Amino acid sequence: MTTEYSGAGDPRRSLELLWGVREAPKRGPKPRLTAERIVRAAIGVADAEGLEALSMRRIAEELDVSAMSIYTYVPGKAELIDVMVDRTFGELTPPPGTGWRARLDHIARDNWALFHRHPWLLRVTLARPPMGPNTFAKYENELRAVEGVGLTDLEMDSVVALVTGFAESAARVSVNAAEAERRSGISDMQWWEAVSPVLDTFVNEDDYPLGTRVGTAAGMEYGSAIAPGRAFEFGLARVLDGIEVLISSR
Amino acid sequence: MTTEYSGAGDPRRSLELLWGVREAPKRGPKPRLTAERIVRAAIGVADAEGLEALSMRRIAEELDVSAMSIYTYVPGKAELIDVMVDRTFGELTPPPGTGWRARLDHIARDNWALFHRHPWLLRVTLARPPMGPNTFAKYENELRAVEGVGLTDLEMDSVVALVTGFAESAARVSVNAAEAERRSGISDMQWWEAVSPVLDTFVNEDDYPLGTRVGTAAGMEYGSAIAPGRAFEFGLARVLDGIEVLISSR
DNA sequence: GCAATATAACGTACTACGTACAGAGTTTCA
DNA sequence: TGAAACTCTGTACGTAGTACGTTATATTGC
Repeated sequence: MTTEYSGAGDPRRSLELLWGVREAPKRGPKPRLTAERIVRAAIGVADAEGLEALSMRRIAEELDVSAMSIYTYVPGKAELIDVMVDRTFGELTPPPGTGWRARLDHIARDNWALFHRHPWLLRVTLARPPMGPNTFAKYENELRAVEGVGLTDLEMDSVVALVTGFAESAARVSVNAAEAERRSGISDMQWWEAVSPVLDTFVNEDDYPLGTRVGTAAGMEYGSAIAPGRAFEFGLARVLDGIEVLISSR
Repeated sequence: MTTEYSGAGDPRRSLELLWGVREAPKRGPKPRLTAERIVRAAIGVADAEGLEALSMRRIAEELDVSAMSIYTYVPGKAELIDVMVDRTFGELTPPPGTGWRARLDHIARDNWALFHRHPWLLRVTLARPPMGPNTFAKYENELRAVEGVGLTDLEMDSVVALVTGFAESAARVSVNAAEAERRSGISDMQWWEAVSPVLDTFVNEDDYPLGTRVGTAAGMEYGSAIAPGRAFEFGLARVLDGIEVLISSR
């Protein structure tokens, strides 16, 4: 399952790392690394091999130093992951200026794409959000998308939480499916074909008539047990419709 | 982060476990345990101490046997977790008969409550769904909630995925907040009060006017950085409104 | 009653993890 | 030219899942 929790260490040290404000040391040997390089290497490993492959030793190997050297630049793994998260949030782009619906649509798609570029983001449990520049900018952009449409501050907050939460939820399904395939080496369909005959010896399909019918229909249509892209499109349309009902009532 | 992945072992062995069809052995020493007892003990540990405390040794200790004895009854940890998940799905209740909106509302609330009773469910990454009786029953009940309202089979599947996905997403925010509090020993507010002054030395609030204003407003109103219960209620209303738009259009 | 067999239970050991700690080497300042 | 500040590294500890081999126990067939 590979969940990582963000840290509860010294806030000042964490914030310095997030904002990149550490000045060069006055004495001692020339540093061979920077926090920035460590973060980049870590993101590279996590992107390519998943969060479960992201160990301090693995990062050190990537940078050709010993594992413990990393701790010169970073308080610990939890704080490093906080910075990794904030860095990737920097890839998000500001929404267009053409109306709230297009802006929320952009935010949802932008988040969806981000989670697919960095699937490990979905395995990180943010105990508290990383208080870095890109996390703040993300929230600011999201709120701007629904500014001036007649919602209260609290409603604006709730609306952007709904949209980003939906994007995360839909991306999770998609990423989980892709990872299951990568990890097991077999596709959804192949897996189902392997399990199905064995399952028949346990399950009476008549006990689950709707599930059998709908599950079969979905499998036929999508060529897979689930079609994450379609679920995203379908859900996003519903969520935006629901928000439209609220905004229209103002 | 404590993520656990469900297994890719022998399907027959996994399914026997899920459906509880293993017959008693004919010879050899009397078994001191059953798979059922192991699953119950494991759920108890995970409920009380979290998924990161759930080790084979911890379960064995609970049952007063050696760690390796567990493997007599269960192929491995991944398969055990599959069964744990299916067992908890058995706690879900069928929706009422009073209209699709009330039924979907029930499903969302029932899921929300389940995730709060068993927060570790949110840390389990189901590579593939556990093919157990309660997982099938869950899907069947969900589909029944939107049967006969004029949707296609594919739309029915999409609608229930949206609603359950939303409930999971909202519960995740709530559970993460509660766990952060438990883990760190300080509340959201206390944490914010500790971080805030340090943060001010890095961040210029004028750079994030909306975020500052809305974040402050939410904090004042809720007495916390986030109010998961309210976010759930707000989001659920929007999601159901969005589904209503679809159903009304038929 | 007794050997053969099946099964349960257990102890040991392997690899991998994050990271505390101590020490060695390197650069700058007084 | 020390002394101080700093980087880097090797070793070691505790915890994981579980492979493997061994021992203890119950039933079956003779």
